[in-house]
Amino acid sequence: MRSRRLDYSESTRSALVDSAVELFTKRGYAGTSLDEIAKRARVTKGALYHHFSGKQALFEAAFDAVESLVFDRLEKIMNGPESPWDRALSALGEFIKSCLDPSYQRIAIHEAPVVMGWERWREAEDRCSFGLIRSSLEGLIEAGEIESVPVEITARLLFGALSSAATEIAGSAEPKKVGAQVEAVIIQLLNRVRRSVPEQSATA
Amino acid sequence: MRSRRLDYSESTRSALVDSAVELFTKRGYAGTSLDEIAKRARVTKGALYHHFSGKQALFEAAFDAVESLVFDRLEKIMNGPESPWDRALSALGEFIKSCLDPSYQRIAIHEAPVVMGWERWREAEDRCSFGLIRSSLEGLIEAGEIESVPVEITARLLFGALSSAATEIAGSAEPKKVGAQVEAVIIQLLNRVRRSVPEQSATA
DNA sequence: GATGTGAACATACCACGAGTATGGTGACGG
DNA sequence: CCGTCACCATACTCGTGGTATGTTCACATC
Repeated sequence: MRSRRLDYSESTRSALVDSAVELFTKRGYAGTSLDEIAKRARVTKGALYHHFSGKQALFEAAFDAVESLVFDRLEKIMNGPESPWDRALSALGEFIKSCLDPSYQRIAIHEAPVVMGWERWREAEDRCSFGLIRSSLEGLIEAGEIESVPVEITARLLFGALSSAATEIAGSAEPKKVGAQVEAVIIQLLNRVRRSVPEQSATA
Repeated sequence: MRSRRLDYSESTRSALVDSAVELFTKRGYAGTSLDEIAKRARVTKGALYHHFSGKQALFEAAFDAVESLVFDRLEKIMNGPESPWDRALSALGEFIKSCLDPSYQRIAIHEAPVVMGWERWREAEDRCSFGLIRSSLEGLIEAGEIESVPVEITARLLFGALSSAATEIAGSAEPKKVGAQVEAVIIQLLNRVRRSVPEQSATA
């Protein structure tokens, strides 16, 4: 029998995380005070410091929250029934779509490396979005779809390109249009490096 | 006749900028106090606030300093005597080399978008490094070296890829080795999209 | 050459926010 | 019924960005 009290505790914790995600997205890490976050969650700083060791820890919780949303969707595609090639294209489209989310943009892509420190951010990304990009690339090479390339470096370049594109997409006046352009350029590029099958359009 | 007083003033100003670059590089924007910066420049906060309107303004001055160093070197190459193709390769190598500088890394690439705000950072980059990448790409297309692609998007992707690679390079245990790998992958990719000249090695 | 003026700083202070120390309250186990 | 601990509130400290004011000295002007 789960205690009622634990429910309450969990509830306030998630309320704090939600509040943090919202305010960090709007005003950034430095521009948001803990009092604001606590107030929005209808508690005080005491509750906040009971659940989290400090501002950084709360940020990391917010980071995990937005990151896991994207990760779950991508993982579902990567474990799906499609071929490696189609999987990669589907995942690409999904990732670009995820990048339209302002919270993912600002928290996970832009501020996280600065706030958490690059090392921690890299570790986290290795287990999440970046890890999927790399494994996707490995899958393509194993399946013989593309020629062998240095996986780690290429995946890093791809991730950087997509992250940067994400900012461009979200910052533009017509996000969907720019998103489609980015997708087109990447697909064109992928087709270029595809083995022995020069012409093939996207299926996603 | 230039006043001696003006010399002194300029000297303290540049001392403040140098101090800021050094400390921002080591401890980041949030991790360094203005008193520290002033102390390192052997002045007080009063002098700092006389020359700069605040912490952000000082950061932007530091940003301009590190950015201009890279920009000058790249611009020299782009105005050089080489062919568009070789110019692009030379500039690529030079940019990767620039990314090995910790100050350029942390200040210009990582913290600037967060501290200055993405809009201002984008404007600045449009006039500097990113602008050169774009014009370089335009040059390649005009010269017929590569097929026509959406310049703005492609340049943004390339810039993001290189920026991300920059972090990877600087963060690795063997920066020069990783740098060479990155260069190789990019060159391989460029050769792939090169028109009608499938095999051509780098000259830089 | 006395003097007013403003640039170039230093000093003292304020406001705000992260972190801490401590107090209170109710659920649960014994 | 009572101690205890999770859960949270309140009150405080302290570092730091920013401001307000004081001080000095070069330079222009008469």
